[in-house]
Amino acid sequence: MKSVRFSTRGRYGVQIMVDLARHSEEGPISLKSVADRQKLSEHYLEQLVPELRKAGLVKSIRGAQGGYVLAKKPEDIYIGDVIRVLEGPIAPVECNNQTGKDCCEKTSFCVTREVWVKVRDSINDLVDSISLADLIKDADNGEGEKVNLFEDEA
Amino acid sequence: MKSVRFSTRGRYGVQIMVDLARHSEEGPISLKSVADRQKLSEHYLEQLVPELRKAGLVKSIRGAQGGYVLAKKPEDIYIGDVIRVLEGPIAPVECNNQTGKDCCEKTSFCVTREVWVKVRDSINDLVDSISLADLIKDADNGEGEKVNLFEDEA
DNA sequence: ACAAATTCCGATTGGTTTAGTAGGATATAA
DNA sequence: TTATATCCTACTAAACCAATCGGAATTTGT
Repeated sequence: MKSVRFSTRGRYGVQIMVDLARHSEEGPISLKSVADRQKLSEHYLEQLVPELRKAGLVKSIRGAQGGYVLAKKPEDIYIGDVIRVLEGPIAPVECNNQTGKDCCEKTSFCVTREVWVKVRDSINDLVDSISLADLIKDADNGEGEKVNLFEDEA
Repeated sequence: MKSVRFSTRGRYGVQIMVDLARHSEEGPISLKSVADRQKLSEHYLEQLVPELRKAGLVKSIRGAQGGYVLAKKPEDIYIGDVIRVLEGPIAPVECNNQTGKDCCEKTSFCVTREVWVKVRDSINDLVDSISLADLIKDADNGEGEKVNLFEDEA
């Protein structure tokens, strides 16, 4: 049981974009080559990339020798956009009552709301501060300081 | 489609704890009264609270006129603990390969990892900085500045 | 003209997770 | 001894996830 997870959509999305950024000099990149390099299902990626295209993050070239290219420079693409396109808005909880009125009176639910708002803002601020260029640069330099994703292995 | 969500477990858990904190002078608080005030299923809460007890966050008093009380002062209970007890560790992604070795070589997956690590740390730092006492105090003061949880309503 | 490569699109599926519900056993105050 | 509680183990309906399947449309190279 892990909480506050990104689904594969957002994770793969960022992988795809980084892969495209790294091969951006080579003309259109086929999903097949991305899938091979990243060890992902090409068919599943086919489901994701069109959404990135509709959002204006990549461009597609159809037909043989076609593929995808970034629609903007890597330094102008922030992973927050990639994630939100594929995963929807980052919203750690929903309001009970969509109107927002008549909710949050007296009950301690109202009190807890501010927590979720802060979490949401904190995540959004973070992912909106990291561009594809930042990620590529880190990879070339540090060679990935092997940080540990798991709490229990600290 | 909303991403990076807390489940009801963590959300209700924080609600319960805040409710207990607010009524901490009244002796043991029955889950029934919490459920009534918070408009939640008592039976569902019954599933959550024992986990908080095992984690040492609340104490239970069985039998008639029994209920739950906080095990510590509200200023010593951080919502990060409540959330992690009920939702498990906050881990926005899993590693492909639990050992950590032989993963993250050359592929851009490695590069993206640092993103998830930062997200994880940022959330943990935040929830570990907010105590129950903080939440109650805010409720009494600001009366809840009506922040908006939804991105699209900004 | 044709074959291969490729994006594009919709439907289906198996598995997991979520958010409970059901039903009772145990403990205690009055 | 009854009403009020916690405690515990199953079960379940619905939603969601991560694909897979099958094929249509588009373009390049021969």
